[in-house]
Amino acid sequence: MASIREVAQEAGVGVGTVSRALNGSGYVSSETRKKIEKAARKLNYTPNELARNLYHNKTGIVGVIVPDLNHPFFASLVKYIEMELYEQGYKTMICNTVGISRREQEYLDMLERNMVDGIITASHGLEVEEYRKQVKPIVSIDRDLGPRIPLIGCDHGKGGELAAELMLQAGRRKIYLVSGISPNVMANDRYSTFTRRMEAQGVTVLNEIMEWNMFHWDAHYKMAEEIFRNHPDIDGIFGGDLAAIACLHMAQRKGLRVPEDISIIGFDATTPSNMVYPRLTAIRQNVELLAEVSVNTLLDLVEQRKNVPHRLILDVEIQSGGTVLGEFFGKNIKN
Amino acid sequence: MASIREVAQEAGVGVGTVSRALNGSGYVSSETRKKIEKAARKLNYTPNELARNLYHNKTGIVGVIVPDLNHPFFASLVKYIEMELYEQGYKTMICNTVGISRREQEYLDMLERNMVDGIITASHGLEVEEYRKQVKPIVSIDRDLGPRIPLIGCDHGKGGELAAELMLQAGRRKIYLVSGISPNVMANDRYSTFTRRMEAQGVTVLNEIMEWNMFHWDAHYKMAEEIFRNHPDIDGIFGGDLAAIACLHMAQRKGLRVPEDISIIGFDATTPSNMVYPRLTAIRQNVELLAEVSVNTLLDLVEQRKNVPHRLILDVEIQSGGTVLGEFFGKNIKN
DNA sequence: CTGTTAGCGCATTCAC
DNA sequence: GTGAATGCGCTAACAG
Repeated sequence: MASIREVAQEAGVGVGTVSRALNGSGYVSSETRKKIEKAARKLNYTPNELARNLYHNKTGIVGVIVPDLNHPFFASLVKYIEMELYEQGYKTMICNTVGISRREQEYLDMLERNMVDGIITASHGLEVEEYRKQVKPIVSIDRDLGPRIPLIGCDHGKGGELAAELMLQAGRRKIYLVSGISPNVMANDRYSTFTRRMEAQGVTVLNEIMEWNMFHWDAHYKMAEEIFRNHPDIDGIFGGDLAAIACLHMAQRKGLRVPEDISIIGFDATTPSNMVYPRLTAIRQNVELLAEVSVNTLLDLVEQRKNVPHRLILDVEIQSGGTVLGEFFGKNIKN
Repeated sequence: MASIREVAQEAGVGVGTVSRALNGSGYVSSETRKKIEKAARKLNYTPNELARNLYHNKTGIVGVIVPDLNHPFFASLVKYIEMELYEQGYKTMICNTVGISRREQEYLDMLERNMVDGIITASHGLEVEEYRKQVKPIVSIDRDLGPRIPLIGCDHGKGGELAAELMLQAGRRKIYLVSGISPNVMANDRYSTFTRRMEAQGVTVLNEIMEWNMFHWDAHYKMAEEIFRNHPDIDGIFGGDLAAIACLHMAQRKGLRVPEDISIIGFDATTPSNMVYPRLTAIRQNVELLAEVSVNTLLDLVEQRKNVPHRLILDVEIQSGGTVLGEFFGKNIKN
């Protein structure tokens, strides 16, 4: 509550000197410094960051836009983003779009209003155009927003191939593929590579397209119910973790044995994929690295440290689980 | 980038008039208003929120402190808090303490620096004293921080009793209770009521105390391993969702049948409790309501709308699942 | 080394 | 109705 002026008065010096003393900028004799520190302590002085922000035209806040914090992938992504930002002296402001693109837009507007210094977006609702209009720092995860906005993502294409290899190894012949639909999104790559590889071997691949902003567990559960009702003869399923887990649950409920009767592979290898029994075999994204790279790319932009590449692709790997027979690369099944 | 002064110049009026016109405060003739709006559009004017913040000494940001965003309970809590804050025109800043109380302290300091208008804390690391020192609005979830800080939480005591009833109904005689340890925390109530009720019926209750800031899945998994190694004869388990799910997984891995051989009850009824098979029987907190009440209580304080009660306890209910035989209140087992 | 001054961009008096 | 002046609290440039 006490201002710098009051401290100056109390210490019998000018405000400039107080500012220098407390910020360690510029020369201040150790004697007056002592006086100032004492006065500051006495008045319980805390600098008002709002005034600093105005002067520097910077808040030290980064906005993070995700579709749904309750989805385990985004929860852990935001967690690691926050941790990395904190390390670098920034704070994290979050936005759940929950499928409402107006909310995405509003947070984007905060860039112009100088409320945030930059934005990391992992949401796919708003028109690409709206993002392209912005001139301030933005980094995108998994969706191409044009040449001016750096894109970070994992190698979904390779992920799809790895999943296909697992399915072939297990001898599966009729697969259900649960995919999302959203243009310019890297996740599409995994479905196309998977399908191509499987069909090249004469395997049937049926496709369920879920609405792109559908992240509720219930929606996945209902979808799983439908799949098993309409296609009781499938012997393999590939989809995002939640879709895979919902199918695993449903398969068990129908009395099917996993992995003997049906193979299930997820994508992301989120925490819940380790909770189910048997543990879900899945393609793992390195979320921690993804967060770290996204933050550093954004801060390179914000602080104009250096030029950044437009596209950064991270590697994926197999999370060995118990939902596919005869694991890849000679790894054992682990429950 | 354009300031209010430039707009005033462009429109040939004073800055005060521009401010009034654009904010709808005070009288402005519709004629000059038109001129101003045109000038603003031409210059693509956006008000700089930093200047506004300084003037009003308010940011419209609320800090939310949680132990671990990757824990499904806190992920959904933060999700709903953010949604409610958004409805009321506020933004959400998050802090993962990940067990480090220094981080909790630093976010608390942002209150004094005016970076946030208030704080909702659901983390239990930092000393209560540090919170009591604060004079600005704070609301606490599940932990008593003294008479000046409103406390919101669910009825853990009733939750413990409901769990005990379920266990007794299932005829269990040797229970393992997984509890946390942290003083002043409401969650302790559920363990004491549960134990009291069970022991009154002559049931043995063994107790595993996990470190209070331990929220990793791996820690729960290892704990489950140990429980089954050291106490292969137990026939019931009660603990937080993650502990319960880890035990369910481990029981299945050991070849036990759930719920025939052992009953498992969780607390919170988070999303993963619906993913496992069979679905976890659990005591459900109404997270959405918890978030709503916390936000409204905090904003009552921030905006000095009205006085708030010091203690608000929300009801709990049973999530019917498939991990306890002979469900309560005649509800059927649902997988 | 230190005090004074001039903004940062906006919102609100108060004269006109 | 409207413009000019004042201040929110701080930092940085400048003169001393």
